[in-house]
Amino acid sequence: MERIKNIACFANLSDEQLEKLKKISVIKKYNAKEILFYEGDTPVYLYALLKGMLKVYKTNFKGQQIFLHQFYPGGLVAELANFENIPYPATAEFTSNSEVLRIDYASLEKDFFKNPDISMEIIKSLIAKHKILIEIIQKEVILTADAKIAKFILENLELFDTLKNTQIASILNITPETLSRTLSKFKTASIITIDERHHVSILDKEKLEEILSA
Amino acid sequence: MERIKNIACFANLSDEQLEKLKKISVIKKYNAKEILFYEGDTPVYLYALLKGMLKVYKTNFKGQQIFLHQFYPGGLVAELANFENIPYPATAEFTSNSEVLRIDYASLEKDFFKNPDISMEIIKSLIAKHKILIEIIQKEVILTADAKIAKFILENLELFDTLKNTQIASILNITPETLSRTLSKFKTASIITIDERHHVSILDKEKLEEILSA
DNA sequence: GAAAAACATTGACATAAGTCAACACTTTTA
DNA sequence: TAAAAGTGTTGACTTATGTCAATGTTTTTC
Repeated sequence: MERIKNIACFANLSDEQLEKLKKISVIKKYNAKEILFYEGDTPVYLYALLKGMLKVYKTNFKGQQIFLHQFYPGGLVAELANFENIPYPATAEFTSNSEVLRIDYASLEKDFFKNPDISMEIIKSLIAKHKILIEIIQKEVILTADAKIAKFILENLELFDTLKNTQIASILNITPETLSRTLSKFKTASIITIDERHHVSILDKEKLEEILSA
Repeated sequence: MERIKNIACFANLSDEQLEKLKKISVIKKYNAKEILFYEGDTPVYLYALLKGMLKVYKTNFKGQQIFLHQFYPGGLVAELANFENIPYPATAEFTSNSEVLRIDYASLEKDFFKNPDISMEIIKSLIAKHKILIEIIQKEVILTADAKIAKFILENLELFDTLKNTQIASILNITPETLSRTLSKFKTASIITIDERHHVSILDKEKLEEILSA
């Protein structure tokens, strides 16, 4: 299982430690749209995403999904809930066919947490999550829809080539209508162009940055 | 410095370790409305709040404060920024006359982080922050103004005795007008009563819980 | 204890974003 | 390749909350 080494959290483990880890973990495969865990579930395992994509979302009072985060391979999923023995605070759903390393949390805690390297890695991982959460707050609470879209164009331009507008809208927690209207506005203001293949090009980067901060 | 022992993070230190800590830290006093650090500042110290209150907020595109968190005595402030050597992601302002323990972060890292107890405490503190952030997301993204207020009444009833409506509104990131209107609505619906001393009593707890989740 | 400042309440209005519906255009499925 | 499903766009409307202004009340300050 060379692939375990590619997980940031376990990159620095000795071969011996990797062997131990192997014994308490198993690789599981999931298809797109399958659920890894629901909000409210009690955590038993720690998951590391090896392949595919996993989105995490909460559900609001109207039953709508509020997108929180997308995990890519290498990500360590939801260690907060594990640590605290509290239910998962959100739902995790695969958005493509994926593989996860499922680790027995109790054994991990027993065997590894005394290791200062591991606890340092866990601190780092928590900090990374922390950053994600602060970004979510930034995105959801501080930014207007126009600013969210400007930010997305500046930071994830290439995703327009692969994602549909509905998917982008759901990542930004806005409606497809709002996204469509704002993109049209940006087009008529000559800030961007969009070709037939849904590829977006930036014409006026400064104006985008201005929208983001103004 | 008996008071250092009362900080959750340092509660389990030996006397010897406490001595060491004393050497790299100093107590500072601040008045209400003074700023501990601004969003964007580079962190040099780690702060532990000994006395008073400290609010943390971000500023949005219109220059308005978005309240994030209030620290009470015992809280360890902003360790994320310290760890990552990134600028503070928010501004911290004292809301009453306060005292903080200012710890030299570089020395702390050198002397204490090898100690597994300390790193476990830091993990715990990070997890606590994590929870706060998730709650902020819950509060800001998922809840309506009515639900925020219902939640606040259910969870912080006694704060109505001491805080003005403007302060409560700022904690909830709503305008005083909205708070006033919603409280009137709750009163006419016989869900709560408010006496001359601004003391709130709950008449219909179930209805409040319904507003929170519906 | 009078004047100034801060706070609370209410009404009228503004605004950003969501909702709903219609319709055209694509992609998937059979 | 036809039918069905999904996606994008646009217009009209709704809604929650904020903004501004007026007025009264409470608190602070000198």
